[in-house]
Amino acid sequence: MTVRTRFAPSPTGFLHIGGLRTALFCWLYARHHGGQFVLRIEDTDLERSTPEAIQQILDGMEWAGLDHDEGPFFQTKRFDRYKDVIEELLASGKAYRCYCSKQDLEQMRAQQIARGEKPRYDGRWRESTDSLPGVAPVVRFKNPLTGEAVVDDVVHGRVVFQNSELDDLIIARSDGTPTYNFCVVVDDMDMQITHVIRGDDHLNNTPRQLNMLLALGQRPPVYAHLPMILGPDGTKLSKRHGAVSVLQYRDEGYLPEAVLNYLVRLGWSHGDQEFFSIAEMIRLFDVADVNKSASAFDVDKLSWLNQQHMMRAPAARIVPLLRWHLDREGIQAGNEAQLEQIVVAQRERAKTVHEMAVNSAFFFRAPMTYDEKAVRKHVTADVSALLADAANQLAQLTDWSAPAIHALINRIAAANGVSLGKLAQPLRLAVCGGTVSPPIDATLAILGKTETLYRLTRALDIWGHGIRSLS
RNA sequence: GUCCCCAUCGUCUAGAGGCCUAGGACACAUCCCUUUCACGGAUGCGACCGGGGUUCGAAUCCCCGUGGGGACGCCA
Repeated sequence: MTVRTRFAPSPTGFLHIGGLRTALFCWLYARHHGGQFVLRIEDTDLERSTPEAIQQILDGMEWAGLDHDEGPFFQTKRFDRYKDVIEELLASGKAYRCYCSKQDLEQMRAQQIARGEKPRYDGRWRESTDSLPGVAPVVRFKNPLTGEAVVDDVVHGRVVFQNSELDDLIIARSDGTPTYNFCVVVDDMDMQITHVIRGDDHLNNTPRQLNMLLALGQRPPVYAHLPMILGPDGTKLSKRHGAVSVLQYRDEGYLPEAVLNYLVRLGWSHGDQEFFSIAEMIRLFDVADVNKSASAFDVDKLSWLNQQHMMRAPAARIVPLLRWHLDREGIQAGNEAQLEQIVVAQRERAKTVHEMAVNSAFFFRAPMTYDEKAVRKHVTADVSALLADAANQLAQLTDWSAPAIHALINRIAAANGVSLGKLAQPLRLAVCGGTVSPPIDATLAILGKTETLYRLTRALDIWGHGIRSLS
């Protein structure tokens, strides 16, 4: 039997990091076993589901590269099917109509809580064949009253629930629409899902689903309930910390493979290995190796991994991303070859592509201002003379390459009896406006001869007015 | 409240009864490399939630606490 997994988000909000991790594990498991990965949109909540959220989820999945083999299926398009199954259960006496009003139920709950009991439906219509005229009933599943529901979970092991703890859940609302727990059962059955991999907040739903599946004469799938991902402070992921759309990570300059690498290590490991390519994840991942405890989201580690992936990826992989981020900074980027040089020069000093873009802006526009503190520190009268000399000699250089520039700068520094740093820092300041850039030879090489000389001249001119003499 | 789940450095984790003086990674600190910032390298800081058992021996197995999380909707 081929493995079939599914990711079934509800489009009531954006796809966040927790959802993406669930999707990743489902996807990895299917890919590892050469099975199918099904995408299903659980949109039975007509009130809260939105087309925007659906689009966000699809975009997020595409960005992450978690491609599905079937779907997306929409539950709202399967209402006829659910209706048929409900009729079937009603006809066979495995479900019944309940005419309680919402007020009745609220009252029931309030009383139970007051008595210190677990709030649950008391089954008052379970054996009744009566009806209440003028009242639209809900349909409830007739859960077994005794015995136990046993979930054999791949990550948690054997989890036992007493049927007496469960109540008769509503499977069809009074308006006739089916509810989540029921739709999941029918869908997983119809779509022949072999492995249900989902967050462990669903572990408590599983015995109910199991009982319905059994009532429908089905063999249950394999269950794997993944530990939750918590916010950085160890509490539930919420909008205040960390629960942002995965697309925000794209906008902040994270690579999808780095995000996936970070997520795969939350609740799963392979010895001491930290860096995983997508291919390695597929080869090595097994849901049976997932651990049980929740983990907190740590941006620092994500950033570190992102840099690792940027450094190891072919430069050409990063170029279009850098171009995109530069564009967002209002910078029309140069040609492919130049961008590739920039990526190579900058990737070990940026955690994200966005940071790389910001750090690289000076390549495309001459500095508007110069770091004042740095000017005070590095630019003196004799440094100006040194720079002027350097500008002259650079102007003579015919081979405008990093090695040639490197050799020339070394010669100039030596000839003037100063360390390389004494020359490199003011040079850097003149062309970048600040004291941070890739090595000066590479920086000048990428910048080009014309632009370098222009910036040098301009800086000398500007600085010439406010420079204090040493003596 | 009831039910279910979970528990190793600040964080992610290794650990399947002796290999543990508890290993790695992020972060942090110091040093080295160095033309800046980084990258890289080295060192350091730093944890088995508590209490009982079981065992010759427990981070690992069992029980009880404690703490955290989840569920208890005509939400998913």
